[in-house]
Amino acid sequence: MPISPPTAVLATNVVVFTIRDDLLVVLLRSRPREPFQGVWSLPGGLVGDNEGLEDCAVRTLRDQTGVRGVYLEQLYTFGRPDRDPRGRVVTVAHYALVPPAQLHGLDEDDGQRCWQPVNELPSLAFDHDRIVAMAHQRLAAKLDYSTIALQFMGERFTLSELQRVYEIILGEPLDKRNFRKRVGGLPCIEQTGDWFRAGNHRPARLYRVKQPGRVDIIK
Amino acid sequence: MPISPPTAVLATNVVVFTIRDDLLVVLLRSRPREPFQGVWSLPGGLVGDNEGLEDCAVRTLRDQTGVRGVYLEQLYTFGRPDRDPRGRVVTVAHYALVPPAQLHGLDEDDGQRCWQPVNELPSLAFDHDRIVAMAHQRLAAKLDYSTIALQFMGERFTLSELQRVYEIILGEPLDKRNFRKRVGGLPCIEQTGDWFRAGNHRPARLYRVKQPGRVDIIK
DNA sequence: ACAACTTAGTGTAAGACCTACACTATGTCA
DNA sequence: TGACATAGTGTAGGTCTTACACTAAGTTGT
Repeated sequence: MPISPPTAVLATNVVVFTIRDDLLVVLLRSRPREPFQGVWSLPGGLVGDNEGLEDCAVRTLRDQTGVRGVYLEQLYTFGRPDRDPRGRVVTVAHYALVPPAQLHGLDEDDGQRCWQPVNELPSLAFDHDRIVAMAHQRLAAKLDYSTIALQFMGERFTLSELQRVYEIILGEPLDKRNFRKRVGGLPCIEQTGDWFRAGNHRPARLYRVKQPGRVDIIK
Repeated sequence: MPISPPTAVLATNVVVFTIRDDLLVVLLRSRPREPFQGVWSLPGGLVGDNEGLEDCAVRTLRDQTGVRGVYLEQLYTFGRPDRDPRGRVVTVAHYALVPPAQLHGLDEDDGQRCWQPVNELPSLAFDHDRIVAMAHQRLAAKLDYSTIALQFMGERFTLSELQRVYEIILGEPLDKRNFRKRVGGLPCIEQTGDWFRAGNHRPARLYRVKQPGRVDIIK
């Protein structure tokens, strides 16, 4: 190992999105130790000696919050020399999407963990507010040209539920018929044949994603 | 500085694109020292203790190749633990675009430096072939929804020259009239009023980019 | 039973946009 | 002045996007 150059502390962070109470929310954790004890920040941590970047993001997310098995991709790497007052820390930011239905109990806030609406975040540690903003922007952009929104859906879902997800992320209402023309014809989803019954109204067709892990580029 | 965790060697690399002989070419440098002496790789180097990531990319590009003042953006961070046999090196990859006209003498190949067509690269060090492939893909995608191609143009250019750039990057011919309808109407370029004369044929109108550094998202 | 309520689900017409396609214009050079 | 080479231009057909309002099928309360 002939290299002995300047080294940096390398971390990953994850912006975990889900939908709660008709809002796009982000998972925050309260930092357990000084300095910054009690300050809200994104889940994340240091990359292990023999660990891949995405592996680290997945691991810290699981260990710190219990969230696992979700869609996750790299976002951007933040490395301003002064971004952490303790020293040089470069973080490889990721974002992840969790279907609300898949949060078995993890949707409860407690002292360690909370979900905050993306548009009303508390003050966050370091440059984590910029990371969230970039993740939200990327997510909204991807709605237009990919099937990424399906990553928020449970195993079976209605088109109205899916439309609601689009509207919440984009922050604007969409036309129902036009939405159904676009999305109802996607080859990556199919009708289950079953119906969703709730409330005093007509039941809705249930759909399913054919290959749940997959995100396609469309157009 | 209470942190004393595992650290990584942090580097940046840059995929520098330009157009030469009607081909999209990438700047390679020959590694000067063992191990890998004489092996081709992307320009790049270690991030200084108090240096930003983009600053490092700009600096190493300038020092190793003389290229400066170009459009540059972050691409992706590559961090597989085994990507460098010497030890853990994480690289923040960038890509840059240089107008051919702006390469004053830098377009000459020599022992240290050469420009290779993106589709006929020699064997490269580490995972640099994957980095080039991702950069090319990103560049091609951005042609569709941004004005990034203008970063290849000199101060003044003709629409035929610009069309050629699109065709070379995309690898397919485009319709002249449709191209001019799309791009001739962009608000970010304007006619200079002058004409480009060359060869035994009709002169072409010269255009100029209004705000040269800027890349707009269109559509 | 039926009336009130709630959400699901559907079609169409106008305009914008995209695509394919071929000829004239204007210069240079022999 | 004729041959040559590239610049520059319009249109018609099809596709896609947008705006827009009513009927369908359940539940609940009387």
